[in-house]
Parts: sequence; structure tokens; C-alpha cells
Amino acid sequence: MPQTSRVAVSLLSRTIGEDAVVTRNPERSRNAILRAATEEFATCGLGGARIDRIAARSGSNKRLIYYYFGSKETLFKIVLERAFAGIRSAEQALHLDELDPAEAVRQLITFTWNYYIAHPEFLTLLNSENLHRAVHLRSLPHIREMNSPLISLIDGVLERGRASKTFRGGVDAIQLYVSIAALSYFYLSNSATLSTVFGRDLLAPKARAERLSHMTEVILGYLLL
Amino acid sequence: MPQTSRVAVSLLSRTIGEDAVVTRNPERSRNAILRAATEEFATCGLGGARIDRIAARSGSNKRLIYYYFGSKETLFKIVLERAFAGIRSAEQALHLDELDPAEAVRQLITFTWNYYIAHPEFLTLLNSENLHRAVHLRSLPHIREMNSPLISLIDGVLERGRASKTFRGGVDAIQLYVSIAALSYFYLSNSATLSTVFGRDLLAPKARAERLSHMTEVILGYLLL
Amino acid sequence: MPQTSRVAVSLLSRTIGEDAVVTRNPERSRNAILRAATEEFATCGLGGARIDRIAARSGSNKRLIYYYFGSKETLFKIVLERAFAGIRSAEQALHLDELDPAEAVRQLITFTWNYYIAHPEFLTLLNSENLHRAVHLRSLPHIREMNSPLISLIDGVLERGRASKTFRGGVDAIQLYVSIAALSYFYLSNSATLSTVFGRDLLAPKARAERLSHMTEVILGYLLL
Amino acid sequence: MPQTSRVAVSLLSRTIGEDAVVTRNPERSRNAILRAATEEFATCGLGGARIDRIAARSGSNKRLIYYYFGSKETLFKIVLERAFAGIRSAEQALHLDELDPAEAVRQLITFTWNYYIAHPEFLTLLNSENLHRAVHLRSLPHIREMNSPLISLIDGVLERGRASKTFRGGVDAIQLYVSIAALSYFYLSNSATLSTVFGRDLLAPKARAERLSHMTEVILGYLLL
DNA sequence: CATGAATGAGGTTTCATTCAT
DNA sequence: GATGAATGAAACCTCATTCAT
Repeated sequence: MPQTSRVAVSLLSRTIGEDAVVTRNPERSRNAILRAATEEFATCGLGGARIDRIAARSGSNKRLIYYYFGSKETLFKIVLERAFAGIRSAEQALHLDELDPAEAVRQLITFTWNYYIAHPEFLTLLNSENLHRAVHLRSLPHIREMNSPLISLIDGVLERGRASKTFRGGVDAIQLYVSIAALSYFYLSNSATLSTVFGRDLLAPKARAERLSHMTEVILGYLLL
Repeated sequence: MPQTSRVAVSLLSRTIGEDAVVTRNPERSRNAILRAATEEFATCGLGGARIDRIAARSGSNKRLIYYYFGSKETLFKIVLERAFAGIRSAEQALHLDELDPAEAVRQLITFTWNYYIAHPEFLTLLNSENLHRAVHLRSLPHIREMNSPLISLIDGVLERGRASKTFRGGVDAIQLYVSIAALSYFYLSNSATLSTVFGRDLLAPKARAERLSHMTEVILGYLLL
Repeated sequence: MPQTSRVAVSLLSRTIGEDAVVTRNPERSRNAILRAATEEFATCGLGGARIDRIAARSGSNKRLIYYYFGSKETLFKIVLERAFAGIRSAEQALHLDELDPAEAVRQLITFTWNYYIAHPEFLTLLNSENLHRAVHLRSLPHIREMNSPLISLIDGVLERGRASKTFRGGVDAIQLYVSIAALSYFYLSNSATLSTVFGRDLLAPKARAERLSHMTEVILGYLLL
Repeated sequence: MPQTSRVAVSLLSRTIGEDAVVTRNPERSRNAILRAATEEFATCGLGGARIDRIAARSGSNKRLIYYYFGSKETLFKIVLERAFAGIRSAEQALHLDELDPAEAVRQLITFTWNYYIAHPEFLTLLNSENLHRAVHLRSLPHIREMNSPLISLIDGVLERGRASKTFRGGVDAIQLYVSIAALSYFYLSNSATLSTVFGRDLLAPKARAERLSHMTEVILGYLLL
């Protein structure tokens, strides 16, 4: 029976004529698994994630997951690594050094906010990893590179702002970076409980716009002289 | 009612000749279980928590947990409810209305920071609940009361600050409350990954002091005219 | 459905009136599992043994096996320990010190032969353990007591035989003990391949009698002056 | 036939311009697999052996193992057959008929002992096969030839010994052969558990020498008049 | 009130084997 | 001849939960 269906699939892919959709495509299989795993880990956490569901979602099977990744834990590590790689890659598009200081900060806040909204899995994956006290992250070979290259860019922006007498002095780039992340992260990551407690939908378009504007005011209100 | 039976039991154990260690104490058993469950849920999340471990940690047994709480999920709900009750109760000690506006804000930031540090389980429990999109919280009968009474107090502080021309106007109390929480919460809740990525211990005494000072500057820098 | 059958069983046991057959009988459950496990490990080896089959054979379920024994490996260890305890206990019935030397040796050979025939599982369990280079045995707390108390008895017999000029001198008790075991053990443990290779049934009654007689002749032929 | 194809392949690889390392060498691949399989089956037993490990150890891959041998079971059979072929071939070097009876027996014991020490895999493979009640052995086409040609040689030695009044009469060659094997086999095959139980290393050089000497004394003590 | 005994369902992982190239 | 990719079946083990006392 499985044999029949495999033949059918095989014929199908030939009929369609897509070279890439041949049954054997390791790259594609690996990616499908990683995508499904990202979703699953983001939705259920490491403990709540189910290999079975990842197999189903990815259109592959449990065995293949172990063939490629060895264990649930390893899979989680790679998913996490990719999540970091994703945001670091997106940050490349920012050119803070080419903007005037206030605009650069505005861009950074907006970028952070939008990225978190577009990638809610990043927030939950990070929460999971923090629950596990960063054990997986720590074991990754490229953690150093996880460090945002933005820090030094922010440092430059702060310096320029101070030089032009538009920004206050004595601001630590890391503290600022963390605070900007915090204002978006907490609001989005905790939107479910906050919405419940406050009795209003924090993710409604209007609420979102208000939040972005508030955050920008807070940060610039603090920085601008 | 529990008291009556406890006395009876107590007499019984004396009759039997048992030692001073009262084995039958419903209140004590319940609390021991709740304490252990809080620790377990905080450490492992809802999915990762194990009834077995809660039984062991509480010095009771699995059956008793079911006797008192019916299910893991219900137990989690009660733990969550108590966590909210805890912070609401601590907030009672703040008397924001008796302080001048800037000092009130300073107090609020410090209180939030210290409470999160003293109650790390509050952060992880909340993260777990957000992972589950607040389903447990929503089903609690007293959610309304979960809403922090601080909001209206903060509103008062902002109003007084604006009236005395020390604070800027147009600040939403909820946005400010969320931002103050965010600055502490994110830093502490994500300290493991942040410390790993930045390569320095964010929880070291000096780092903590710097963070508190930074947060205060950000918020007051924003509010003060 | 499971509930129904449990009730039925419960009623059944009451009807029969056997007190011992109540549903809850840990001792009985444990023993049933150990008996089934002994059979399974003896038949299939450690690697080939299946927890499912042990559960089925013992009339219990997989979960209970883990409840009592924790792991397949631990279960194997306990089975092994009991196998040793069994032969040591049977050896108690021998009273080599009360017999004249030649008769004592004859008794020992016969006992060994008969015990191995009656307990084929002892041989295969021991073979499994040797395949694993005695790791399980070594971790047992009472290995010292596994040492046969027969060694010193044999030593006494050899001494008496030498004193009475019936036995040769210079015989090491351990070597002799091992040799006596070897002659029976190899024949029985390898009877399948030997029978196949020689094309005759080594376990047929006549063949058995001949073997016992041969072994006795070899050992006594060696010992007697 | 294999040779022809090998040449072809060889030419092919030269044409392609590959290095001197011939990748395609069926004979070599087959042997590498058989060697690795022998090790694996000897170390882990049939049930514990892993095709994956055999592939890794042999430097080939799983698919090739199936290409050549069809199944794990068949592979085991061939490994077993080769093990028997090995000892039969080694026995060829013995010329019991050219030695005087006592010396012939001494040689046989020494040979057996040394062969088992040099080929521990023979013992464990045989144990595995006995656990499986010789099913694989029985299905081999050449079992008859597995029968040691030594039996008739031993028969001759016994006859000569009896004729020269140096050996006792009535000794069955098979029984003697089995006993000689038994004394070495049991000691070596069970050395792990015996060493553990007796608390001394039975494989230490001194212990080995003592064992060989003891075994020789037992057998000759029995045979010699 | 309290607890050891017991279990069905389902979890991660492993395995021999086959497919497609 | 040779190999990476893929898989159904089943292994060991875990879990929340319930039973019987």
C-alpha cells in the first residue's frame, strides 16, 4: 500500500514537471521540517512540542526528523539558531549610520516593533529558551555572532546625537538597545494576559498604532535634550 | 469546617500515640502542594511540569494532589491566581497618592523591579500563561480583580504632575504602566539569553544597580518637562 | 471499557473467595513480572527481550514494570541476582563435608548437572551477562555473596581426599569447581549447535546419562590416585 | 566473474581520472563488511547488533550491506559459517596422527585454548547461535562439513593409546572432544562473570598459564593409566 | 484525610529495510 | 557497483490520571 502511493506521488511530480519536487530533495525536506518545527516550538514550547505534529506539518515523518537532526533538543537548537540568524539578517537592512540621530532611533524602534509583530515565533522561542536558562543557546558554536552588530551602530548614533547637542550624554548603548526591545517585546509577548486583564484587545490596529507612538515618545523624550 | 476535622484528627493521632508531627493537616498539605506546584510550574512551564515532582517536592503524593485540585490544569490555574494575588497584595503597600509625582513614579519603578527580582516565578508563570494565550487566566472568576488598582492611582499621579507643570501631558496610564513593567520584566525574564549573547552577567549586583538607574532615567526623562 | 473489565475481575476474585487474588497485590505483581522477565531474558537475551512480552506474560502492563523496576536494565539486574540466589540456595542442600571425598565429588557433579538441566535459564542469563562483560553483575551490591560457599567446602573435600591418600595433591579448589561447571555448562549451553554439528540429539535421555557418567569419570579419573 | 567486473570498474575509474584509491572493489567491500559484522555480532549479539554500526565500521553503507547480503539474518549466517570455517582451517595444521598419544592430546588442548583466546568472537558468536537454538547453523548448506574432522583423528589417538596401554579404554572421542572444548570455552566465555564473582582477574597471564596446566592435568590424569 | 498500586494513551527514539539515483 | 534519502513498525519509556483501601 505505501508502495502504491509512492509510485503515485512519483508519477505526479513527473506529470507536473517540476524538477524540484522530486521525491528526493534533502534540502527541501530539511527546510520543511525546520519550518514546521519552528511553528511547533513557537506555539507549544520545547516541552509541549510534539515530534509527531512536526512530522505531520512538514509532510515528512518522524524518522526523517531524527535522520536529519538526531533529537528533539538538537532540532530546537537549530530552530533557535535560525531565529537569531533571521533577525540579525533583517537588521542588515537598517542603515542607522546614514540617518540623523533622532531618525535613526525612530527607525530602530519601528523596525523592532514590526519585526516582533511579523515574527511572533521569535518571541516565544526566546521565552522558551529563557525558561531553560539559555542552555541551548550557550551550546551553539556561533553565539558570539548572535550578538547584535547594532550595538556599535547605536553607540555611533548616540555619539553623533550628543555631539550635535540633540541627545543627552551618558547613555549606554546596550541599556538603550535592551529598553527599546523591552518596550515592544513585553507588550507583544504578554499581549494575551494583558488584554485579558485590561479587558481590551491590545493587538487591535488602533492599539498597535498607539503603542508604537507611545514607545517612540518615551525613548525620544528621554534622549532628546 | 477544616478546623473541626483537624482537631478530631489531631486527637486521633494523639490517641494512637503518634509523635508531635501532625500527619493530617489539610491546610498544611494544600499549601505545601501549592508551593511545590508554583516552583515546578515556574521552573518547567506547564508542559514540562511533572505531577510526580510536585508530589515529591511537597512531601505529599500524587493522589492527594488530585484529591485537592482535580487536575494539573486546575492546579496551574490556582497557582496563577495566587501569583496575581501576591503582586496585587504587595502593591497595597505603595501609597502613590501620598507622594509627589516624580517620587511616586520612582517608587513604582523600584517596586516593580524589586518585586520581579524577589518573585522570579511570577515572570515565568506569566510567560507560560501567555504561551497558552491566557486560556487559564480567562477562565478565572476574579479576573476583573486582577486588573491592577494601580492604573487609577497612576492616572492620579500623572494628573497631579501635569497640573503642577512637572510632567508632560497626554500620557496614558496604561501605556506608562506597561512600559514600566516592560523595562524590568524583559531584562529579568530574558536575562539568561541576554547574558549569553552579550557575554556578561546581567544579574550581577553592579549590573542590577545600573539597570534600575537607567530605567528610572528613561521614564522620568520622558515624563519630566 | 477498561473499567468494566476491572469491575468484572474484582467481582470474580470475590466470588472465588481467594483472598490472595485481590486486584491489589504488589508482592504477587512483582513476582509475576520477575518470573516473566526471567523467561524472556533467558529466551531472547537482554537485547532481544521485549518489555511488551514481559508485560503480556506476567499478566500486567508495561507501566507497572517501570513502576516497580524503573528500566529494562534494572529489571535484568534483579533477574540476574535472583538467578544467582537460586543456585546458591540450592547448593545449601549439599552437605559435601558429611560425605567421603569421592562421593562428595560425585554428588557435586550430579548436582551441577541436574541444576543446569532444571534451570536452563541460568545458563542463558549468564551468557547474556558475559556478553555484556558483567557490567550488571558488577553493579550489584551483594556480589561478594554471589561467590559460591562451595569453594571452601570443596577445599575441605580435597584436603580430606589427599590426607586419606585417595586424591592427588596440588589441586586448586577454584580450578576444580570451574572445571566441573564447565563440563556440564558447555555441553548443555551449546547443545543446540553441538547437536546440529554432530547430527545427533545431545539432550536425549541416553545421551544425557552417558554425559553424566563421562564427566564423573573424567573428574574422578583425574583426582583418584 | 567478479574479477572481470572489477577490471571493468578499475578501467572506468581510471578513465574518470580518479586517484589510485580504487573505490569500486566488490571483494574488498564484501570482506570489509564481513569483518565489521563479525566484530559487531561478536560484541553485541545478534539482537544487539546494529546494521548502522556495521556500515560505519566497514567504511561502507547500509545499502551495500543489503545489496550483498540481503538481510541481517543472512549476514549473521555467513559470519557464522566463516567462523566455523576458520577453526576448521586452523585445525588442519594439527597433525595428531603423527604424534604419540599423550603428546597429541596435549597439543589438542593447547590448540583449543590458544584458538579460543585468539578468536574470542568465535565463542560469542556460538553463544548467540545457541541462544537461537542453532536455527541459522541448521540452514547452512555445508553443516556436515562443519563437523570437525578431528573426531576421527581423536578416535585414532585414543585407539593408539589404548593399544599401547598408556590410555584407558572405553573413551568416546566425541565426549572427550566436547570435554576438552568445555574446559577452555567455559573459562574464557564466562571469564567476565567468574572474575567478578571470584574477585580476581582470570585473564591475567599467570592465571591463564595455571588454567592451561590444570586442564592438561585433568584430561591426561583421566586418560593415562 | 491520606496513599500505594495500577493503567491507557501517547511520548521520543531506534531499527531493519527500501527507494531513487 | 555504490550511496544518501526515506520510512513503517515497533522499541523503551513517561505521563496524567484512577482504583482500592
